Amino acid sequence: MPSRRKPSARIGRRPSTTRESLSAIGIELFRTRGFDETSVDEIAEAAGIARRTLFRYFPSKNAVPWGDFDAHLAHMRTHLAALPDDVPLADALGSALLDFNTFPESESQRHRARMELILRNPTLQAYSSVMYQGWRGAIAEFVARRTGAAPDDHYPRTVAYLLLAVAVSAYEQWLADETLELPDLLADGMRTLYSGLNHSGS
Amino acid sequence: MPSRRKPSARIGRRPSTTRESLSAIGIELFRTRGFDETSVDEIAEAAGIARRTLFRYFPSKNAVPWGDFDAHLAHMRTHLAALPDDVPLADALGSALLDFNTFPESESQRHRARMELILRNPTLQAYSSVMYQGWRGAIAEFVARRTGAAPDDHYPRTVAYLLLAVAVSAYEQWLADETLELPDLLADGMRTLYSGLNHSGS
DNA sequence: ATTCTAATGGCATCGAGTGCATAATGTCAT
DNA sequence: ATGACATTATGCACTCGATGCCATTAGAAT
Repeated sequence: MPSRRKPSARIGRRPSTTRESLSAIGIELFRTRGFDETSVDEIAEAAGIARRTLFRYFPSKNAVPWGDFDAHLAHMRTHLAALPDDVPLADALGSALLDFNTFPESESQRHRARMELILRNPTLQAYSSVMYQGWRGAIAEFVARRTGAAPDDHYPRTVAYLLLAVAVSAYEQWLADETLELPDLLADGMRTLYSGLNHSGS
Repeated sequence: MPSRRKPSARIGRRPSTTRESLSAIGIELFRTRGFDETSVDEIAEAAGIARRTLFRYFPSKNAVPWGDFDAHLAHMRTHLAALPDDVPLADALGSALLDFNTFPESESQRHRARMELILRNPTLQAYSSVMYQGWRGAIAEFVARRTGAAPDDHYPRTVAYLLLAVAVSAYEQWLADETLELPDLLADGMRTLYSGLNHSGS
């Protein structure tokens, strides 16, 4: 049994950097000079790559702060799929929400900077809806599986939108008040959603 | 008491067109040729004005399909302010939602075309969040008044996001299935929101 | 007619995004 | 090593949205 050195995982020139690395560089520039005031050329120069190459890592300047969002999303899908069927829907969604938005302490600073950009800059705020689409899709699919509906039926779609509302609202509050903890805010929003509108907010 | 003929409502050159008129022209072009395939120059030419002038009526190409959204928003604010205090919060919000999204039969066609553009084209879908912001602000302010909170507190903000979620979700369903009525879908979403997550969809 | 005001229009410029051709860098078989 | 092949990086030209600046035009008031 000769030639089985390794599945030859790699062939061709290797990427010179990663999305996450570029994202970190971009976030830092945006944070200091401002998003609109930072050109793509500057990011590319700071990263030591060509402008054209940056556009191979990201479809747009707007996508830079998001880093490798797809990877995060895949993780959430896995998390949801691994949940036992006897976990109530609302609890399952709550746990996914918490899991998706929990980060190691080491990335705390960057995550805050990232979300500050995404949620406060109008251009990035706009672009965020594009990213949220995939997120909502994952939620809707899960709800659909649980309720025996199709992912594009009204109920799963609505739940996905509602859950996103809880998430974004929690993030805005989190950014507005440094003393608050994101998990608490998420749980708070879930409670509002869970129990309907007819009660006074916590 | 001489000179009081009228508050001299108008002085200087008059606008040569209106946002709504331009919006209609734009929507028609977008609908037939596609949004990305239609340039600002083409819209301006079709409207008989200069490209530069179009950018005086709208801050961006993306804003064209929205027409005079601010006027609609002002109307909703008035509607909310006129509601008696003894109307329960959830009912008040439901009525605002219906009122805001009810259009005369004559505009039905254009409204559908408009929403089809806004909700299906990625660029416009992104831009929509910018427009939604004002809408959420109006809702949050109302909820804040009712609950004695500040408009930027967690609860009013979350409710605004949740209500927006209901609206957008209803619109998506409305576009996906021609046989469904928007008011029904909105009411349906309100029910989901009102009663929380723990029930099977309608 | 003159003046004042607000809207229109032309022009130059900047920056994001894209298609295309070419160079650079890595693996593999011989 | 060397040539074939695969994959990424890069340079260049071009389109188009957006904006600042300034001149021009249309109407109102005197």
